[in-house]
Amino acid sequence: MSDTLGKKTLGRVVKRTEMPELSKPFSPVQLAKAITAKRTGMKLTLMDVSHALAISKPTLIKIEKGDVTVQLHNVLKVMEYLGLSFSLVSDDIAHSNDEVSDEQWY
Amino acid sequence: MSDTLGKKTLGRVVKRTEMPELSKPFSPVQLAKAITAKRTGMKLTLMDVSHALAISKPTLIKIEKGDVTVQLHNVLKVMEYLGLSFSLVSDDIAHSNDEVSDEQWY
DNA sequence: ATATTTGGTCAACTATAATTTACTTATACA
DNA sequence: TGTATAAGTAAATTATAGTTGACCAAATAT
Repeated sequence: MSDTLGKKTLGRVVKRTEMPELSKPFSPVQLAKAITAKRTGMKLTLMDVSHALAISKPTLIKIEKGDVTVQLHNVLKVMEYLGLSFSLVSDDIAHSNDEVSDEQWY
Repeated sequence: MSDTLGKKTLGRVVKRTEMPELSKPFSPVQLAKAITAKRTGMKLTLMDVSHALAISKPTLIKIEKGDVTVQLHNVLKVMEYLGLSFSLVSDDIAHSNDEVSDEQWY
């Protein structure tokens, strides 16, 4: 596992998970791991985020599992709250219609 | 407008919209504009994409309008098809809880 | 000028994501 | 050990995104 023990700071302890390599090609799982890493790094629980953003715990868990059947709205709210954002990358190279990414997230 | 006249290539013409500045901070509208720019640049109609990805036209229009009440799943399918992708950006700077982005997309 | 195509909207219906509540499992600490 | 907190799961209900089909208005063709 890439989890380490949490450090106490304000009387609360949360399991720490490492930030994934942001340079690697995007995948929903990478996003999920980054969100969890950010949240735990900020010593926030799922309930903290749930209360702050009015998003239910099951939905937050879906997001942190890399489940893509969630509203873009909810993902963006969580990301903004945690100080995470996207940048757009355009593959300028020619698009062959039948080419499929090797990451089978769909 | 940032629209230019389309160029004929294979008997079909579509309205061209310019690719937005990818370096600017992410926003749903920027994403929407990039998707439209990519699609029209590839001389694809909404129906082309709709048939290829089995996503309805109204949903594609929502996406290209920057409406965030859409499934992440659908947005990612469209992006992958058009050769667009995300990269993750982590604001390492301290997170002040009550700070709100000036882009009011939510 | 007329026809065709494309983008965009709307209403009714269907599919499914999200919530609530409760329960379980796991981790940390007294 | 037991207790408290947190993560994760599950079922039932509610909310809402998505589809279908029709329609309209601009563009773009012939």
